[in-house]
Amino acid sequence: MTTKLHRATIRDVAERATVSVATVSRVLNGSERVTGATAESVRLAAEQLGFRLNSIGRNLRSTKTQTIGVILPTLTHPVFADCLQAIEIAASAAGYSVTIATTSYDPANEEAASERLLRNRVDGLILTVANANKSKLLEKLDRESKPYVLVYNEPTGAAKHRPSVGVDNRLAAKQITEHIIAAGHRNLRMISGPFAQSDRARSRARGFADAVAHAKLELTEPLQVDFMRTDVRAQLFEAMSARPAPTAFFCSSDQLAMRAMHSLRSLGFRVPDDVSVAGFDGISLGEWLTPALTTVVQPTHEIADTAFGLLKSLIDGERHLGSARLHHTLRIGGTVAQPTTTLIHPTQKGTL
Amino acid sequence: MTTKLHRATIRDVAERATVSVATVSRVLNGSERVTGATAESVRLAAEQLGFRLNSIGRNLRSTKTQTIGVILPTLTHPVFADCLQAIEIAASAAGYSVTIATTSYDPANEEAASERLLRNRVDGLILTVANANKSKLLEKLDRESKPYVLVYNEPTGAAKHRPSVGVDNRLAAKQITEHIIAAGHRNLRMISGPFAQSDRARSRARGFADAVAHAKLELTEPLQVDFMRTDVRAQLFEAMSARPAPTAFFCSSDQLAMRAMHSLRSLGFRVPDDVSVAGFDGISLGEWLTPALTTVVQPTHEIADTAFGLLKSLIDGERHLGSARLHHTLRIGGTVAQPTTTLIHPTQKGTL
DNA sequence: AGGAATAATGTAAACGTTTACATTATGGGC
DNA sequence: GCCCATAATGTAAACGTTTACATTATTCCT
Repeated sequence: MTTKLHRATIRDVAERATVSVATVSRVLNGSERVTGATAESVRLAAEQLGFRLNSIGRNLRSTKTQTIGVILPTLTHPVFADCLQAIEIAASAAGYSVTIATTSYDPANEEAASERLLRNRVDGLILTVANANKSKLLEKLDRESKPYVLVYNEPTGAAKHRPSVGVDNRLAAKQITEHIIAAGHRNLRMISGPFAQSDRARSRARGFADAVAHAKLELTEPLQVDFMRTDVRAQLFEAMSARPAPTAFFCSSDQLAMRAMHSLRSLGFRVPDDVSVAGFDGISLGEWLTPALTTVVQPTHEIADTAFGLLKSLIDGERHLGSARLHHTLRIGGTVAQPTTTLIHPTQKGTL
Repeated sequence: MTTKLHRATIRDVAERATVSVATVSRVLNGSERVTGATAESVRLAAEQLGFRLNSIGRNLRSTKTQTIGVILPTLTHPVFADCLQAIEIAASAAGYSVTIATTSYDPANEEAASERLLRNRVDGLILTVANANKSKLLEKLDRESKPYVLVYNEPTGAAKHRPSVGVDNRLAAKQITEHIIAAGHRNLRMISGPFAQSDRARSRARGFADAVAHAKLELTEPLQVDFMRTDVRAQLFEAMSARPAPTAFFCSSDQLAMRAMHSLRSLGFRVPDDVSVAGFDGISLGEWLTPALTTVVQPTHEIADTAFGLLKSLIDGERHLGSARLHHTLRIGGTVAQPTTTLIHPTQKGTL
């Protein structure tokens, strides 16, 4: 319990227990059998010296770090925060540490972030990139055959081999759009994050288009809004000025849906009375809204667990195990309602 | 660009550039001056070999890891997720990596999480513990004089010396409670996370009591709800059955406020018509609600930046620089309104 | 009791850097 | 052209582990 200037090393422990460093290592790792008495005296010595194994020494020698890197666009979006949390829990249960990096949706940051992680010699990576089909970062990982698993991304075409875990975005988007159409809407508009920053958004737009086409309705170009910067309100004002005006919006994320509802309401439209809104993600906050948000629920927890499990297998040297499409569900809240047959355009309360 | 079985080391680079390893190290770290031509040839060799510095070797030698550990109760709560994100941005700008751990509000996990981080030899820690005054973990960090900075925690008494960054919880709670009282409420109730798991909750309860006492109103015991487990609805039903029934709730977090509003509404109470609700934190989602949540806004970003700056100073060996109380603001939304003079108790639509 | 098989422990060489210290090259003043 | 100061580079020893291999102790047969 004496305060030492420099921490005790394995050598100090060995000396105190009058034993070799190898034995100490063996005891502390439970790797090979050691006589009970010896083990006990080692443990005692370690305890007395306040010894704590230095992972750096171990990592250097074993060229494994028991650490994974996680790269996500942001933690401001609950979907990613929750996912990260679940990954952390799974990882620490398996004895892994988690080092994080966020990119703010900027591919340039993906590069810098990954370099930092790779210098730290993480054993593998779990990440969401802007575009899983065309990514400098993923090419690098492939080239160096560094284990990784994508989450939420849905690589296609030539990139289909890239291991990924997520839902079938296109199908899910199609289904929730069908739900909106089934409620009676004929003029739908999608609100999406920037396609350049999110391949998910693109897949969801495709699903939206599928449903619209199948119902033989007119397809309007998705409204792309920048997550972080722009004022959604102005864009929505414009969208609502179109004739015929949309009676329902499908948003590419719950966060976007919440912002859209906020803006619509501040423009004088009631949700869902005047205009319906649906989201995508299934963040728990959405349930606590009144009315609750109608949305697609992604199994965040399962995605995280599956991704970590997959990554662990890859780290352990198993050959490519494929990707996983997990089941989504629709959560029918109260934000999608029948459209009013004759929509009286409300007074524009808000000024722009 | 040739795929190497094992990554190139600094020695390979030295050999290829016909130069010593020391020179390579110097070039790659820009630490000492090296002739331009030599530097160029080293860089070229490194490039050709696809060399990437191995932090582990460096860490071992320098006994610094350029990594900080962050321990938080959860990432499910946007306040912590946002804070972590801001910490990560500040850290990476300063060349630091961030390794995370979550505790699910359980002090037992604090112990395990910190051990993992300390084995990894993080240079310092930013953390939120259950109780900053009485914490095994903090005692350990003090004893080992490992740099750390608390966020959100507000150590008092004998623990006052512990570096921390946050707002004045007691004052902030008092002020927002005063706001509720000023709206005309006479029967207030606090809804709090478990005191045992959050010293913030305790401080906020004290501030609530301050305001209530100052207005000469009757103080009721705070309603403690377990963040993760319990069904808030049943507890709220009971709370609303008291006579006189509370007309306003002050919640110790925004998340709790949202859940409370949801439960109250499902029990048939309108917010804010029948009952007012205020929160604490200032998560951005709160602004997007309709009506917007009335709450205390903590400057999350600033808290994170200040904490990291403080930690960096401590790591760099500066002597104790004290703690920081940052400014909070009230965000007046629409969830707190005048109480109805004669409250007609609504039919209990919900069944328990 | 003697020896073979096996279990327990020890020895020492990595792992990939950084950095004191030693050495060699360069340039300037006379 | 020589010497000295100074700049550039090299040498080799750490940093704290793990682990292949070598050695010693123990056990079990016969």
